[in-house]
Amino acid sequence: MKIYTIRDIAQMADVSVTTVSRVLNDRPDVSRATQEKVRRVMEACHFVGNAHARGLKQAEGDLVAVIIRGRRNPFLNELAEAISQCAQESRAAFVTEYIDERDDEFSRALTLIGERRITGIIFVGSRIDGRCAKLADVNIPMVFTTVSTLGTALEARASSVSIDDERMAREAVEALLARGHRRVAVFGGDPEGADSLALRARGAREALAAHGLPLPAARYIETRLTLDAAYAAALEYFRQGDADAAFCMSDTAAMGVMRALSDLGRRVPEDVSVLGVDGVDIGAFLTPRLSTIAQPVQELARQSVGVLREMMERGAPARHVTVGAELVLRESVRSM
Amino acid sequence: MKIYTIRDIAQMADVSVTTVSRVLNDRPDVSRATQEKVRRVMEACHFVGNAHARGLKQAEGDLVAVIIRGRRNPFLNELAEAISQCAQESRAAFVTEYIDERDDEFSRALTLIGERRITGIIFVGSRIDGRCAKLADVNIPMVFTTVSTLGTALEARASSVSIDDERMAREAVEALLARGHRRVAVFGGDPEGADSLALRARGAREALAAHGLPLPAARYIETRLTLDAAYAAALEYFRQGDADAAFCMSDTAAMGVMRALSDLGRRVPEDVSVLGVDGVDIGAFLTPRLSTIAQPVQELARQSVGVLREMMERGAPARHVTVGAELVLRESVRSM
DNA sequence: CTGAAAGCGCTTACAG
DNA sequence: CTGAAAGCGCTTACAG
Repeated sequence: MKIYTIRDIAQMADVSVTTVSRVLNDRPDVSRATQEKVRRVMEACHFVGNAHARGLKQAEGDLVAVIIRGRRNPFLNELAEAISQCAQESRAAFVTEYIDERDDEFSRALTLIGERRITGIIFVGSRIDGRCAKLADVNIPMVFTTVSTLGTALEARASSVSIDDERMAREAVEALLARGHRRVAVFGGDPEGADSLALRARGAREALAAHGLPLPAARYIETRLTLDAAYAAALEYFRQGDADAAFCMSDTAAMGVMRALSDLGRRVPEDVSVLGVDGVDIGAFLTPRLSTIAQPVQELARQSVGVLREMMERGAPARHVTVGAELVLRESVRSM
Repeated sequence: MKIYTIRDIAQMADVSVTTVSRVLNDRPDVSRATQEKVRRVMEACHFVGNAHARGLKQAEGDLVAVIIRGRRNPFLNELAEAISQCAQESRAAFVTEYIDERDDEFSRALTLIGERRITGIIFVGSRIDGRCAKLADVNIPMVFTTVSTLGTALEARASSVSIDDERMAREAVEALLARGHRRVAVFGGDPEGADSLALRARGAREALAAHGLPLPAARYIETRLTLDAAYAAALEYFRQGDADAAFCMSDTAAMGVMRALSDLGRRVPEDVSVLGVDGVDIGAFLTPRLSTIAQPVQELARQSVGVLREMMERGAPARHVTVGAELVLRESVRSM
C-alpha cells in the first residue's frame, strides 16, 4: 500500500507540485483541463495530503481544539456531538480532546497550542478556578461552554456560553415549593466554588430564603456528580435525614439518588420528589420519568461555535451569552 | 504569547538545534550539564515541540488511531476510556476519533493513514461488512474490538478481541428458560448480518431450539439499539404481541424496552423479565436493576492494545482473542 | 559529546 | 494559467 505524496501525483499527472497543491486546495487559478487531469490521478491513487506537512506550513489554516472534561458524562457527550456537527459547516478544522476530570484542561490547552498551533479553543464542561492563571498569556480566541466566565479573571479575554445557572436553580426550587415541598435536600458540588455548581447552589438557597425557609447545612450534600458518589451520598443522607424533595445538580447524580431511595424503600415521587439538571435523553426513559432543567444542547453548541468564529475571523472581543434553559417537570416530581 | 521553536531554544541555550532535539527526545548522548542547561531554557519558555514538524520527519514514531463508531454509546465510551488508559503505558501515541454510526469508519481509516501516517488502528464497535473491501491493501496492523473478524475476509490480516457473542446469548436465553420463561422476545439487529448482533441472534435461537421452542418471526424484533428506536419497537410489539421475557442486545435498548413496558402498564419483572447486553454502569442503578451480559471492559481494552503492540513491534500475525463475559442476573429477571 | 546539513511533504510568494 | 524555489520546525545520518 503505497502512500503517495504530492510529488508522485505531480509526476504522474505531468504537472508541477504547485499545481497539484492548487487543485488539492480548490484554488480557482487552475484551468479546467489541468484540474480534471490532476483530480483523476489523485482519485486513482486514493491520494490524501499529509496533514503534518500541511500543518507545518499553513499559516492561516485555522484549527480549533474542543477540550471536553469528562468522557463519561452523557450530557457533555451530547454537547460534543452537537459541536462536531456545527463544526462541519465551519471552514476551520476541529479536533476533539477528551481529558479526565482529574486532569488539567488548561495545561492540555497550552500543550495543544505549542504542539499543533491551534488557533481557537472551546472548553466544554470546564471549571474556572485558580488554575486558569496558566491561560494568562494565551492570546488565541477561547470560549467556555456551560460555564460563564463573567466575573472571573478570564472575563475580558474568554467568551462564554451558558445557561443562567443561578436563575434556573431558583426556578427549579420554586417549582418544588409551589408544589408544597418544604424540606428540599440539595445534592451538588462545592458551594463556594466559582463554577456553575456554586451558582446553582446559590439559586437554590435564594428560592428557599424567599419563602422564609432555611437550607440547613446537613441538607446541602456535597458530592461528585457521578452515579456512584451521588448514590453513596444519598444512601447516607436518607438513612437519617429526611426531605420532601431532592434537587440534584446533574441528571446522572439524580439517577444515583433515585436508586438510593429505592434501596431504602422510599418511593419516587410519592415519598420524595427528585429533580435533576441537564436534560440528558435517558432521563425521559426512566421510571419514573426524571424531571430536569434541560440545557439547550443544540443552541449551546451553535452559539459556542458562532462566538468563536466571530473572535477568530473578525477579532471580535469576548462575549458572554446566556441561553435559555427549560424546566421540564415529569413524573419524578409530585404535588404534595 | 510567543511560540518558541527548537531554534529559539538552541540560540538561548547557546547550543545547536541538534542538541536541543536530543534533549527533547531524551536521548542519552548529551552531557548532563548541557542537558540541564537546555532543559532549563525549555521550561522557562514553556517550550512544546511542534507536533506537525515531528510527524513530518519521524519515521518510526508510532501513531495509533482508535476509531469509535458512536459517540453516544455509553458502553463504547467506557471502552474508549479504558483503551486510553492502556495507551498511556504504550510508547506509541494514540489519537481517538469518533465517527457517526452512519459514517464509514473504513473510509475514515484510509484518510487517517494518508493524512497522519498512522501505523496502527483499533476499530471499536465496528461492523464487518462489504465496506471492508476498502481495507484490501491496508498493510498496517489492525485490531477490531468487540467484534470477531474470524470467518470474514479480514480474518488473516486483522486481529480481533471480543466476547463469544453466540455463546453468551445462548447462555442468557438458557438462564431465562431455566427460570420458567417460555416466550422470549428478542430485540436486536439484522440477524443475517456478519456482526456480533447476528451472532447473538443465532445464540438466542439455539437456546430456544434446544428446548424445542421456536422463535416466531414476530418475536424477533429488528431495531436500532438506541433508546428511541427500542422504545418505539417495544411499544409496537407489546401492544399486540406478548412475551414472558425480552432479551435486548444492548443495555441501552433494554432501557427503551423497559420504559415502553412501563407505558403499557406492564411491570418489570413481574409481567415481563428484561435482559440486556454490555453491562454499562447505569444498569445497576435502574429500578429494577438491569440484568445483563457484562462485557469485560478492562480486559477488552488491555488485550486490544496488547495484540496491536505485538503486531506493530514484532510483526506478529493476526490473532483472534475471545474474552470471557459474565451473565449478571439482577432484579429485572424473575423466576416464574 | 556536539554540530552542520539534508530532507520530510506540503504551501506560498514571486516570476513568467 | 503554470512552475521553480524557499521555507515551515523538526529529526537523523554523518562527521568531528
